[in-house]
Amino acid sequence: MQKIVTADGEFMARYSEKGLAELNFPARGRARAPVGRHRGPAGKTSAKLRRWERVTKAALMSILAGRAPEKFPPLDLDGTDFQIRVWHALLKIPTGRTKSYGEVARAIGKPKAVRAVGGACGANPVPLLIPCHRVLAANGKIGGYSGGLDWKRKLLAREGVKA
DNA sequence: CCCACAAGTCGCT
DNA sequence: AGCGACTTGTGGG
Repeated sequence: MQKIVTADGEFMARYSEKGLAELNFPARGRARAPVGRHRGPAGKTSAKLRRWERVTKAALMSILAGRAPEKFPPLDLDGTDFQIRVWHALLKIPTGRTKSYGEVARAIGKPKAVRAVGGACGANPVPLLIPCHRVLAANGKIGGYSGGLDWKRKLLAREGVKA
């Protein structure tokens, strides 16, 4: 687990052999679950990994500033087929734009799976890079957010979205 | 197996 | 304008 220090707190990133596998919001308040220190494959902290870390941090900083990242690190998404599809659809939402859960559901060809889309968003292992925060309820309301609604509002505000 | 959920639409009052 | 039922995928009792 690598710390990524930003003005908004310390994010935690976890990488697999294939790319960024997980990103966590700053642990507020109480100490974080130990989860054991995650040593990469012993020995070489490959140049690959360091490159990912650099790109990830840059991308994160951009998003926190309300701008579109220039580059994305490779993502190693672990989830069900349905979830992967949802996450991919989310990646296509441009900065400063929003979609409703219903639109996302239609985008993946399952217009009635609206509710399931919400679940998939909550299961998103890489928030911010996969912009769950740009998904609003159909009536333009804020909806929910796994990282806390304050985060969702803050991020949208920085992107210039008026909810 | 039944329930809840970051939803949405339809039908009925 | 509000309420109930049905819809899908997933995780927990």
